[in-house]
Amino acid sequence: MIIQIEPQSDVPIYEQVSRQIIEGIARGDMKPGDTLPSVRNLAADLCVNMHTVNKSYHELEAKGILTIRAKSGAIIRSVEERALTSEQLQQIEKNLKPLVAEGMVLGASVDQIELMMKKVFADLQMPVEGV
Amino acid sequence: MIIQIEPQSDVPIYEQVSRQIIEGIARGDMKPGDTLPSVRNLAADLCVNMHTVNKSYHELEAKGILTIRAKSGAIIRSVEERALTSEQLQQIEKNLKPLVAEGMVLGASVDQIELMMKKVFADLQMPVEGV
DNA sequence: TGTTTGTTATATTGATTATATAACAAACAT
DNA sequence: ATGTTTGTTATATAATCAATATAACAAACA
Repeated sequence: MIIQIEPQSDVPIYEQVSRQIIEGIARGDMKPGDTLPSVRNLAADLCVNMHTVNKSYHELEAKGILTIRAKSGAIIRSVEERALTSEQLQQIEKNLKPLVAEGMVLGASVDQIELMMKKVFADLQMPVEGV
Repeated sequence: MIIQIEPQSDVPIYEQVSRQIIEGIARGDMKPGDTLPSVRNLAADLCVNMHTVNKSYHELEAKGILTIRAKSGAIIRSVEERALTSEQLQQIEKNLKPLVAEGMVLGASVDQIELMMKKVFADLQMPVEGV
């Protein structure tokens, strides 16, 4: 798993870490049961503070993606353990909406946006038809 | 146009205003050529500071959605005036990716995510087939 | 038994967000 | 022509967030 931090990004570092871990899991780079590097090791790798990585891990735990065992490590939960609640779906939908709306207002067509979605799926190596 | 502010949201107020204006335009509540309320009026309506609304307007101008005429007002640009650049599309795609990835990791299927997209389209009253 | 681990605590720095006032000059309405 | 409204600019303040820096603790691990 390679994580690239953009220091000048408007996205906080801890959020960049969270997202790239999620994408790594979605892509299959990391599988359920795998142990994440210790917060100290990953922090050293990324040249960031320990607490920054720790914040990411806890964010992922709050989302139900990880299980943190105190003084041991962080383990990726299986899909079965992750309960996809309607609240989570609604949250994602809520975050999706302004992006789609912006695209539409800027002049993108429905087709363009759906094509964009398919590109994202392809990038995450999800099995989609018609890519 | 009704704008609802959630003071406890983790989304900044100026960002909430920007998003809801964009959604209003996408939905057709506001049309190109329409003038937005003055920053002072809208701020009074929302019970927020003038500068907060001003920040929203300038964000929308930076995105190419508005034209601010100094000491006169803010006008919604037409789709023809708004140049949809590939950079803008890439930016949206970049923001879309972590949301989709999170959905996938949490156990959502491709179908569920595409259904979610269609719900968003429907909410924005975009003409989509199969909704 | 020593090392590694996550946890907790404290402190500091910088940036962001939001508000509060105030003044200015151009635009607007009557 | 006059008074009001407009966006702009400036300054100041408070609160929150993001990130770093140390340090110490106790459980887990080899």
